[in-house]
Amino acid sequence: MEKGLVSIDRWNEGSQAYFLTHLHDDHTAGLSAAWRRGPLFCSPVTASLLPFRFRGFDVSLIRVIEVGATRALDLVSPASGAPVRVLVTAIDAHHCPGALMYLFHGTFGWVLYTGDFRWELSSERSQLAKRMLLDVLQGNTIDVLYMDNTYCNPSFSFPPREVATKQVIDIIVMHPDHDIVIAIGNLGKEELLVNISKALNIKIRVWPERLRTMHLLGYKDVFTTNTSLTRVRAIPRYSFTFETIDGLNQMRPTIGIMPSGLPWLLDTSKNTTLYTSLKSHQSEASPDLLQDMPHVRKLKHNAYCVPYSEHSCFSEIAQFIKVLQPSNISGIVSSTYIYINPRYYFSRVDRYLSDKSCESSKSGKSEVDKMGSSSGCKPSWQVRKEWKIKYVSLTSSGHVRRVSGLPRARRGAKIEASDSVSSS
DNA sequence: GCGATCAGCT
DNA sequence: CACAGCTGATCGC
Repeated sequence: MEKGLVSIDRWNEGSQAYFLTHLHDDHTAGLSAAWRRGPLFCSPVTASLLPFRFRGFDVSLIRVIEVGATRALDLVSPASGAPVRVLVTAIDAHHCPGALMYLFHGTFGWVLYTGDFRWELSSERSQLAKRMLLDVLQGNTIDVLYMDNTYCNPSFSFPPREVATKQVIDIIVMHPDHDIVIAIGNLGKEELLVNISKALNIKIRVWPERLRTMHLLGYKDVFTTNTSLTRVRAIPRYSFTFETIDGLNQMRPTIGIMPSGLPWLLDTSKNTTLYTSLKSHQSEASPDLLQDMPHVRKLKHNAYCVPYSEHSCFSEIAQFIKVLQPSNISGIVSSTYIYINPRYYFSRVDRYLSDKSCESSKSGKSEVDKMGSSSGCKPSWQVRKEWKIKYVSLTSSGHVRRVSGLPRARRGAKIEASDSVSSS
């Protein structure tokens, strides 16, 4: 797609139409109440939250697009001045509330930008979204897939949210005399809390700002700020530390639950914060009550990490790729130090669909060399902050544009835009 | 003094 | 280290 036509989750450069996938902070950098570069497309839910997040935002800029709807954009080629028609269809991403994927179609071909997404294999909602996507494609091939590659590594394996929800409920039930604190962010994990509320017939306590978000999302009787109504409380993730949980335990017996696809562990050096070990994030054998809860980690005597993720795990990503068979793939998340070029796995994605995991990639050294890693299917755990290019705009060549503005020479090899996109 | 951006941290 | 996001420093206006 030609540059200067549309931007997705990018707000600092000139385009004729802007698309917001969802309202997490790392997708809204550059958006503010003062922003008014052009029309902003988003889901109805995102539209209802946007003026709350950015108070004073010019709502006349908002263009609501419903899941399954297709919009025609009549744009103008910045290069030639010729009219350009772009069709865009919104697809349910089932990430946080209001999260969308955008499928673009025009003379440039078909481009799918997933944003962050979780499509569980068994989920009805995902099946519906998949059918919608395939219906619109009508057998056409996606030319470029910009994809949420957060957990794009075979070592990331966790169950559907339904299972993780049951695990959280079980932990709560097994501690009938404890207060429970669950770490959440400003948006996301609502379904988890609602299902806890339903299963245990209790309200969930949240902080005041979060209650307003819940009301905007349409939850009426589930949440409260009243301290005396419930023993289950959601707290901001940044305040979920062992220090906090220990402090709460000075008052009342309290269990902390961290719902996350990341493998959190105790930071033994500080003893106050959580720590994630990326070298050993297979679930360790856990005593007693965790016997039937694969992937649940006991962080400390009074805290658990439950694998509730709003990003697809690797097998789900692999399935996604297998269904779509795109010509080119580009990861949209590269700020994670576990980033690996999606092409490495997706070019041989079939072998991962049978859950053979790491074994199969030990076969050829040449594959290892191609990948630029020294350890087979293991991720290359390099820390390269300058690889932050999560937000892209689509250009004529389909290349990923960098945000950071670092010299080309400093780019990480694995995220080289042309490397990801132009070959297949 | 303000917003935008970034470093540092969780 | 960071799914996402807070705090505080710094820069430009």
